[in-house]
Amino acid sequence: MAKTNPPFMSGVPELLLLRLLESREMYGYELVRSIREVTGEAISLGEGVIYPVLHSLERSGSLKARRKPVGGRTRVYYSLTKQGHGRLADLQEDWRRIQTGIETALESPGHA
Amino acid sequence: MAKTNPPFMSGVPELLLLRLLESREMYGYELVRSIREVTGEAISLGEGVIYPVLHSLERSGSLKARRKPVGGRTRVYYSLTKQGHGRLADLQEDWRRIQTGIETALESPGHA
DNA sequence: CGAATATACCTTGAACTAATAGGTATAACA
DNA sequence: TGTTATACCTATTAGTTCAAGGTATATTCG
Repeated sequence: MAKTNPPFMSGVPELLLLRLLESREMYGYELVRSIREVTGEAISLGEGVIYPVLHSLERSGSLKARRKPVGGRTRVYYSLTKQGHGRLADLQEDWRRIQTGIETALESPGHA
Repeated sequence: MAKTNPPFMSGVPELLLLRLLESREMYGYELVRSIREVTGEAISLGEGVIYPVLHSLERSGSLKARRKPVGGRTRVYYSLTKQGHGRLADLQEDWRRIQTGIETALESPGHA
């Protein structure tokens, strides 16, 4: 019954997407490649991760979508809503917190 | 059939345990509290997470266990094997890599 | 022209990790 | 004596991510 908390280190895909969309609007396929690039190949998230997260962020009101025909295809451009900016700030703080926690643990005394 | 890769940000509980056990041998119940402390309360992993990971690390040869009766109870002390030191180094490098990747993404141009 | 590759969207099902909740037993404390 | 703290453990559930596919148009190349 008691609903479980999300895993303590989730929300990174969400964070990365929101961060990228903060600078400019982008479409899904573009974001997939962009995440690889901007993380220096350290993180590679497939379309199967990106699209569902985008949809969920749109449903929850953090993103708004704009369909734009290009050539014969249709791109769906996403951009941050006001709520999305808030969500980004929250996630960024969460990340900072756990990142610092781990860093502290790794650097703590005892490195023989 | 193709076995899936582990999620890109897993292995942090493992990393923290190995790091703590690098300095001195500790027992499970102690590790649970220790992780909270050493991460400045940022990360809190319950016994249901810690014990299974300890067992799996022992089975895979990264940890060795030593049962030690204290008072009327029995504590199981864990310490790193040679292989465990290698595993720790690997995980530490993995972490550094993704941590840097995310940092790069967050700091990348466009912070209005 | 035809075939292969790249773009661009999407969903489903399996796999994996972590969270919650329980379950046993002794010691200490009130 | 009963409640809290120590100390171990496991099973179930939940949540996230991964792999793999499925549709369709555009481009490139032989």
